[in-house]
Formats: sequence, C-alpha cells, structure tokens
Amino acid sequence: MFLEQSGNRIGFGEGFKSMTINLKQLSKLLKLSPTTVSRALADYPDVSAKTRARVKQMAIQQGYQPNPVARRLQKGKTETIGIVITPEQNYFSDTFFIDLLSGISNQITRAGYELILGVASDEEHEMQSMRRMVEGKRVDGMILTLIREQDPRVGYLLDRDFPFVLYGRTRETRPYAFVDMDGKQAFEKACTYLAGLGHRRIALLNGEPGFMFPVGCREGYESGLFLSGLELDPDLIREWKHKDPSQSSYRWTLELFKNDNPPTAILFQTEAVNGIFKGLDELNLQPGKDVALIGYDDLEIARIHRPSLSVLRPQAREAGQRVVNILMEVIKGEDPGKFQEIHQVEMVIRETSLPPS
Amino acid sequence: MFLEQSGNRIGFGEGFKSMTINLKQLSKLLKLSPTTVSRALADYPDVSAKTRARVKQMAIQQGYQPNPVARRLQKGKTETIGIVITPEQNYFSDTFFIDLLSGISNQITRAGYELILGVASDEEHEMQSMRRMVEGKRVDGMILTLIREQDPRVGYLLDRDFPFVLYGRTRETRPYAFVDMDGKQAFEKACTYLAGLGHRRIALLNGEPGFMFPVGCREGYESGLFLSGLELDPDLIREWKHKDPSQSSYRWTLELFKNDNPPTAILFQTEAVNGIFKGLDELNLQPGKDVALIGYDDLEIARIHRPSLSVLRPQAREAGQRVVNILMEVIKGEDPGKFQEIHQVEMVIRETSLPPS
DNA sequence: CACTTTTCCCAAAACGTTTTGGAAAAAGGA
DNA sequence: TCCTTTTTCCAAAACGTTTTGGGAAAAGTG
Repeated sequence: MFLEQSGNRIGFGEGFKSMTINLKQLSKLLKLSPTTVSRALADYPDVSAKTRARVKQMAIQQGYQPNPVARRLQKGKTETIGIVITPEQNYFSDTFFIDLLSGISNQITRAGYELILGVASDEEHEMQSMRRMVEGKRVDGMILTLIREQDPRVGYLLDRDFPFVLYGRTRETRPYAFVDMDGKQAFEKACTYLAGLGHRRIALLNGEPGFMFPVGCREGYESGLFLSGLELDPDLIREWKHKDPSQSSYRWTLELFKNDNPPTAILFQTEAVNGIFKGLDELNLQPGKDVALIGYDDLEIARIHRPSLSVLRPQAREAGQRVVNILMEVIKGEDPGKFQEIHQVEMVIRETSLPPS
Repeated sequence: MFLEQSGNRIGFGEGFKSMTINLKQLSKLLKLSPTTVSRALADYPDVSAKTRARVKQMAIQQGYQPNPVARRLQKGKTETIGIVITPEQNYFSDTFFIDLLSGISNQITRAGYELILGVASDEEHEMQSMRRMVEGKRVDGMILTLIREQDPRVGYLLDRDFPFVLYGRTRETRPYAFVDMDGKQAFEKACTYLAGLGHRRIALLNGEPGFMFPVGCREGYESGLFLSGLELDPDLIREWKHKDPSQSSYRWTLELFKNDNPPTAILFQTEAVNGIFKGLDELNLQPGKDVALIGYDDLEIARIHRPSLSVLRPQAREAGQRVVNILMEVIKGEDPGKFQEIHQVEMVIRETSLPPS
C-alpha cells in the first residue's frame, strides 16, 4: 500500500527539513486545481484576472517557489549552462576573467538559469569535464573560453549539434556563435599610436602559441607597423608561456635589450607585466621613460603602478553578458552562424606611452 | 488523446537532438523491466549476477546514462552544491582561491555532484544569491568563504538547518562545520622566527577589519611577540583594504618608516605585497636586506620576485577537498559540530627573512 | 428560447528515474 | 510429494511540475 501523497515529510536524520510549500498544497489552500494554479502563475490567458490575482497573492504569502528540478524534468531542459576553467593555463588572473564571469553569471541568473563550473587541470580534463556535462545531460549549453587555434571542443560540440558560444574564435569552417575581442584592431591601434609618437622600434611580447588570441594580436601588430611604414623585425617578437608568464617575459626582456638596436616600446598582454618590469629594472631602464609600454587588459597592477600603465581595455563584463544572451538564442534553436560578434577594445592612455627620449 | 510514450523525439527548431538512450528503451532492448535494469545498475542484491552483467554491458554499449534531473526529482536531492564569490572583495587573486576552488570542484565531481557558482558584487547580493539557491531548492548544501566576524549568512543557514561548511570561522555560539587555516599559529611561527633572528621591531599589515581571518593573524602576531619577550607597539599595526590592497599598503609603508624607531620586519598577507614593495622602493629600502618580509599565501609574485619572498603557505587545495567531504557528511545528516578542522600552515623560508642588518 | 461562442477551470498524462511491496519461479527440506 | 524458503523479477507509485484536451458554466446571438 502506498502512502497518500504527503507533500512535506519530516525527515529523520536529514539535516534540512523543507519548510517550503508545494504546488499541490498551494492549490488545496486556494481550492483550485494544480493546473489552474500553475497556469495562473505563468500568466496563461485562460485563467480569469480575479483568480490569477488571488493565486499570485497566496503564492507570495506562502513563499511558494516551483521546484526547479520538477520543472526541468517536465520541460526537458536543465536550465543550466556549463563552463570549464583551467587555472593552470592562467587567464584566471585578476580582473579580466572575473569580469567576464561576473557578466556571465548575472545574465544567467536573470534568465533563471544556473551556472555550473568545472575546474580542470589540463586540456584532457577540460574535455572530460565538458563531456560529463554534455553527455550526462547536465547542461543546455556550454560557454568556452581560452580558445585554441585547433580546438577539439568546438568540433565535438558541432558534431552533436550541442548549443555553445565561444568567448574567442578558432579555426573552424562550420558556422558557430562567438563573441570575441578585436585584438587585431586593438594592437593595430596601439602600434600606430606609438609609431605616431615617433617610436621606430616596437616590440611584441605575445601570448602562448597555439591559442587563438595571440594570432589576432600579431596581425594587428604587423598591420600597425605596415600602416606606419615600419619594418617587421622578427627579433622583436617573442611569446610568453602560460605556465610562468613572469619568468618567460622576464628572460625575454633581458634578451631584447642585448640587441644592438633595442626597441623603444613594447606591446604585450598585461599578465606578463611583472616580468617586463623586473627585466627593465635590472637593466636600469625606467618604464614609460626609457621604454614605452602598452598592455592588453586593464589589471589592477596597471592602475596602481607608478608610472601607471597605458592599456588596451576590453569590456569583459559586457562581453560576458552578450555571450549568455546569444547562448540563450542558440538554445532556442536559432542559427548559431548569425551570432558572431567582434567587440571593439578601447585604449587607455596613462603614463607609459610617451614619445621616445 | 496522448502520444504513446516515445522516448526520443525529433525536436523542431531545437538546436540539440538528444542521441541518448532512456532507461525504458534500454530495458526494452534487454527484455527486462525498468525496475530490474535500474536495480542491476545500482548493484542491488536481488538481481542475479548473470542479468546484472548483461545489463551493465548493454548499458555501456548503448552509452546509457541515467538522466540526472529525473534522478534528482525522485531522490529529493539536487546533487548540487552552491558557492558564491564576491570578486570586489578581492580574495580571488592568483592561486590561493583557485587552489581552493580546484580542490572543491574535484571532490564534488567525484561525488557525482555539481558545483553551481554565484557571482555577487557586494554583501547584499551575496546574501541574495545564496537565498536564491537555498529557498529555490537549487542546492543541497552551501560552501561559504571570506567569512566575517559577524556573518549573517551563518545565522541564516543555521536558522533553517540548511547544510553548509565554512572555509574559515565566525563568531557564533551554535555549532557549525568549518575548515580553517591556523592563521594564529602561522603568524605566531613567523613572528617568533623573525624574533629569533634578532628582529626587535616587527610590524603587522593585517587584512581588513570585520573579517575573521585577520583576527587570528593578529592573535598569532601578539602571541609571537609575547613569546619572544617583545613589546606590542600599536604604531606597527595597520590594516589594508580589500578595495585596493596595493594602494592602502603602499601608503601605510611610507607612514611606517616615518616612525623614529622604524621596524626591521613586516608580516602581511601576500595580496598586499605590491604596495609594500612600491613603498620600500620609494624609500630606497631593499626588501629582504633592509627589511625582512614574510607574507601569508604563496602567490606567484612571491616565487618570481627577486629576492623571492618568504611565505606562510596554506594548503588550499587540500582544504577545499576537506570542505566538500565534510559537507557531504553534513548533508547525510551528521552533526555539523563534529566537523571543525583547523589546518596547519607551513612556513617557506626564501630570501626575504634574514636577520636585521 | 435554442443555439453558438467564449470564458474559466480541471483531470489525466507526461517528463525519467528510484522505491515499494509483492509474486512467480526455483531451490531446499520433510 | 507437499510445504517452506530463497532467488529473481516486476507493476505501480512517487517525486513536483507543465501540457494536453476537453468540459461545464456563462455570455452572446438569432
């Protein structure tokens, strides 16, 4: 024999006694059917204004909130978005990623969705974590960051028609949705700005090869040189490593100035700034005075350092919000190819972008 | 008339066509009841070894994974843990928090649970985000970080008997579960170490008042002074602000050495190190040489700086794992008061902890 | 008044599991 | 052989929603 449907039970040994009310209980209180109560709350037109008001008032009074798990089962949606971060690959530093995450989270909450987070130590676990979310039917869509030139995640998701949006881009011919920062335009702008000040030897300390973002940075850098009528010197270009941004950039900075024709300006991602500062310090070169610097990303260090660092400032928070809005459309069934956004990056001139001395 | 239960449908306009198999479909394939299949997979003893093997093999072959949403509804658990982060309050910097999160995430995944993330801009939104998770029945338990001396979240959760574990401690008489780092012991150790080297004027740049962690740091500092027979000088103690760790610590460093009897050593949280370095630099004092430094938290900057920074190193990853394991017990109904762990912090001596010159 | 349309509500099905409470079949015991 | 116990399976209920497909009452129409 089965127990009568009982709504709340007092659990034994359970830590948490649910104090919350049921749809069924609420409908009993209102002397209405669960159907009507549900439809009243969802603003269906086939329930009278009078009862709708009555239902809503009672729902508020009783603190009723529909059980999300039950709704998800019925609706066949998890109302959940997944994201996997890889702290080892850095990128988690300081405000940039947090701003992005903040924008993502706000927008997801607004949509009544959840954000579930995976933390992976490397590429393999990153994929594994994503597969668990996708194949385990734990999410309706994925957000991908830190995109590589050849990114297996994108192929994987495209193959199964699973909704996703990239923060960034990859080399993939099939259409997919992305929000990207215009790194090319940003670095071009910074480069021509420096050239306009009279700099003739501009170096680039770029991000790790294999990732997509540095590709755009380099394009912008080269284009900026070209537009300013400057020669490209391969000796002035080098990459730092995610594993130790500071160490690799430090070593490169030292090498750079062994050059008999050293640069008077450096473009780089702000994450690598500590190594550059350290290298310059060791060489008795003053940032901003002896060497102009423009970093990409407006991290805290850029603002508090004296002299304060001129930067390219992506609007990560806004981008995060766009990513979510687009993902919602893709989940609804919209064509992902329609959503390909490239956001402008503003340049903030502070104290490290003076003309050459 | 209702459609025959159809398992998979081909969605129209839906981005994602589920390719995955059902319990019902799987049982049909096996010519068994869903009951038996479910119980076979869950290793119930009332299904024969033969069929259990057959079921498991078929399940693997068909790539069957039980729908988590359906299971959650039936089990009355969300299999989900919530955490809310407040980036504005900093603490998100560099490796420390990431290590913690990494430990948390790994352990949660191992338990088959999900981690849902809330991002809040301030105290009010932090509470709001947590209430949404708790009252919206979206999580089985909460993890709290960045704990304040008087923390309304703790009272809120205790009042409703909702499972939670603190990373840190608060002032609360009712028993609750926590994992905390022994900041007191750490700072005591660092302080006596410096005193043992001959330092007589040791300063403390502590974390923001209102939070619990700095309380222990100060206790340890005072105790360390006492054990070393040193006087406490209030002029040598000051707090930095979460809003701008570098700025506030920079200013204090300058003030500190206006003292006619300036310190020869400083204890602090590594987050504030940039400001201290900058201040010392301006005063033409060399870190490690003119002033000994020991920071709490082994951030990247501590390792790469020359001279490298001596630090107190909490094992954040292990702590994160413990937090989750404990939370699982509490969710099962164990008495939270049984789980109160204080983890030791090791001291890593590098180059900034020399005797006074 | 008789018929049609509109308004308002609801019983039952469905989402995909796990759990309950047997029951049939097989094995064991006399 | 007949009764008891054990083994192995399963139908139905339950979790808490939303959606489906009416249907009764009220309102409009001739």
